[in-house]
Amino acid sequence: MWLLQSVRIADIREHDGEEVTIKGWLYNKRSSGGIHFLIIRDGTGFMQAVAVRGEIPDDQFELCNNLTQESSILVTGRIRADKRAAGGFEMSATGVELVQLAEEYPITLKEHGVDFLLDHRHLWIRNPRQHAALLVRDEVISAAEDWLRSNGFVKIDAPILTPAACEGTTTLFETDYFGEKAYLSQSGQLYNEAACMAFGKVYCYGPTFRAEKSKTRRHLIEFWMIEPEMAYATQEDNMVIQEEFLSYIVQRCLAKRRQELITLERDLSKLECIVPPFPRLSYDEAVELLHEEGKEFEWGDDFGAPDEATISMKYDKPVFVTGYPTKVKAFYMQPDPDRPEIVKCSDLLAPEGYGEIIGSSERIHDLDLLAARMREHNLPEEAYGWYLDLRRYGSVPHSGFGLGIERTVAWITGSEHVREMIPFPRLINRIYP
RNA sequence: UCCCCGAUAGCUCAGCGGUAGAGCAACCGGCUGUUAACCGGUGGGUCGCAGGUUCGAAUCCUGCUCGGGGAGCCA
Repeated sequence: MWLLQSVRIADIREHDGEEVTIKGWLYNKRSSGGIHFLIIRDGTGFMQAVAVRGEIPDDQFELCNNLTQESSILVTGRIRADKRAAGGFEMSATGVELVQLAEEYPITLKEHGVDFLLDHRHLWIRNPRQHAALLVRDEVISAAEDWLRSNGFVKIDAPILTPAACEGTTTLFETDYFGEKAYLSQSGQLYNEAACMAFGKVYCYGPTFRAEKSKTRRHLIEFWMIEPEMAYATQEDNMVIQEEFLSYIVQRCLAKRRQELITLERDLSKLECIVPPFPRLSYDEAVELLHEEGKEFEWGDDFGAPDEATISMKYDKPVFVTGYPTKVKAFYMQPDPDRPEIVKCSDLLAPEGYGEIIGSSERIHDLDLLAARMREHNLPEEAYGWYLDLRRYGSVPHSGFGLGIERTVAWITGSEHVREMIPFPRLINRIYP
């Protein structure tokens, strides 16, 4: 009975005046002869404990002299409000017990380079900023799942090992499956399409693997994606759902992880305004906008990252770009009946230049059209037999989208790089730790 | 794959043709309200690797390795 009796630093204001024990680690220490200021972290927050000579046993006061950064300790004392303390509360220590004296800790409170920090990612996640970002990540995930479940979506897990490419565009990780080739999942969407015909509204949440040699602040080799899929849903339904869904996630982070966002020095006003509806821009209008900005761009091409930044910087909210040219999008997207050269799809671009965080579309529900598209894309029909079956047995218009977790967290936290938005990033040239 | 930039103490960096430096960390000492605390002292180096130019190379040149930023691809 160690864990269940503990008091969490996150809850200390509820224990004002009480004597409690905090189980944690020494984050930093400042000493001044007869007084030690111990900054303790316990995973839920940070707190200063003040140890004064004469107020704790002499041997324990001496112990404080020798405590090293990240040593694990139990600190007992009375909680009291003090306006000099960072969180408004601190502890007058009456006892300090050492669990383990830490060896010289590699990560100091000063600056470090990215390479060094990534080599020590297993320790770096203790750092207040990294810790805060990962707590926001946790909130994004739980808010997303809460919203979906309370809106009638059923969680269906899609397989990670798959027999064929999903979209047929990006490079996949290949592995051996008892003598046959298998690939790590690039999207759960196709399986979601089957599931939504069984359950109506579904979603999957899981890792996604892209073997592209991407080397930018927006790319991870392994990242997490939440993908809802809805039967009897048009692309218009799809976008309304996305507005509600994403706004809920942002507002929940503001409500439940405000302190972490403040730690990350996020401008909260940029998040407070994220409420439905979001602005919409057709692909045609976006091209026009780029021309007005003096950019060279030809209708029919896909937007590059700088183009997306130019478009999104025009708005305070995420912006939908709708109706992309058919030839730059995936084979399964439903063509616009009035303009077959474009498809019923949208990308959602986050503000402040964070780029695409959602890709979405209405899917082709007609058997002959889908089969024709697959032939055009040279996709092996035998591997997709089950997918075509969905268009044979009660096919209906259906739509869905995929939200990239780490890019969303990077935007919400105002962070530079997605590699710090996942506990253990997989990057090109990096699979340790 | 392509284009830029970088590699010097455990960490972050300065030094850019003439004896290898600073701050932090570590260790020793001081300080009863510190906020990346402060003050004094001590130890700490195959200047990424290989070759070349030079009387002399951390410094200039070439190649390689590793890393960072960006493009493409995408969430």
